[in-house]
Amino acid sequence: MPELPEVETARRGLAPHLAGRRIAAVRVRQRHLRWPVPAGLGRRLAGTAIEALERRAKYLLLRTEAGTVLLHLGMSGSLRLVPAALPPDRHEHLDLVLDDGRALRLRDPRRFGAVLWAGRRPEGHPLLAGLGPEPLGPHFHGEHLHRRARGRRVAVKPFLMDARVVAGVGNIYATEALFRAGVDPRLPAGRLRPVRWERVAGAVREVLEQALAAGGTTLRDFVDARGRPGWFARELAVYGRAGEPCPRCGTSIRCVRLGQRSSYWCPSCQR
DNA sequence: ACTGGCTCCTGAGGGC
DNA sequence: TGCCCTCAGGAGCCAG
Repeated sequence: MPELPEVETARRGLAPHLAGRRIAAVRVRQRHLRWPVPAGLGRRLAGTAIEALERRAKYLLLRTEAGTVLLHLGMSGSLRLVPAALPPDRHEHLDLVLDDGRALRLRDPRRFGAVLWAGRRPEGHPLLAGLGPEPLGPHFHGEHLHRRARGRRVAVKPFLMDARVVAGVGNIYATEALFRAGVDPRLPAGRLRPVRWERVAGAVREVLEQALAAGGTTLRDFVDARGRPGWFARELAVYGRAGEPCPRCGTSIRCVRLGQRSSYWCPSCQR
């Protein structure tokens, strides 16, 4: 699924092709995504120039001279540039037709993604306004996590996945980061000492950067035979590996549900 | 203010 | 081989 590194890789790949182009038309074939695609989108965007493609958390921000479109890929979304005349398949729900004969095409079988209008001040949009710092930015560090965790009884892993605490850390990366940091995902967040939060912050940054460095590969062959992106299949230490030996110590990896999400951990490396 | 549970949807995978 | 059932998963939302 598109996690932050995949979204960022998509952004980097698409941005140079979009900047300076005009949107000729918007074709919506399936309006029913996570939220309905706004009815007036085509009217707002037709004829407007694209200024930039940015990212906040796992949201893509398509900035145009008329305002900003918010895109989220959900679980199964992907974006690609295609010849505008290419017939779409049944999961390709929306095209932004460009003035060069191509279209930015959104495919999203599970439809957990979103295409929304965020106007001229997207940072004030309800979906963006409350987000915590970017995990790869300067405001994300152990002290931030420690401060936000004070008094919280929620387990460390769902805490890390809370977008208000830090933006865009999904299940897979939270799981892997806690393995690298040697922290038991079930621990109440409020119980970790600052030095451990520093380790967690470092591990989140490290795992995201590593995935980002491999991002090109991930995007090119996006899903392997087991339905997992290529990078994950090779690099994941514990995620999805219940019963397999820990790569560090050989102990059997365990799985538990935390906040309705599967968490995998090594009971001897993570305490 | 927190916490946990629910929800949307499809395709993968297991059982028979 | 094929059908049916279950379930994962991002993250907003809501009830308690």
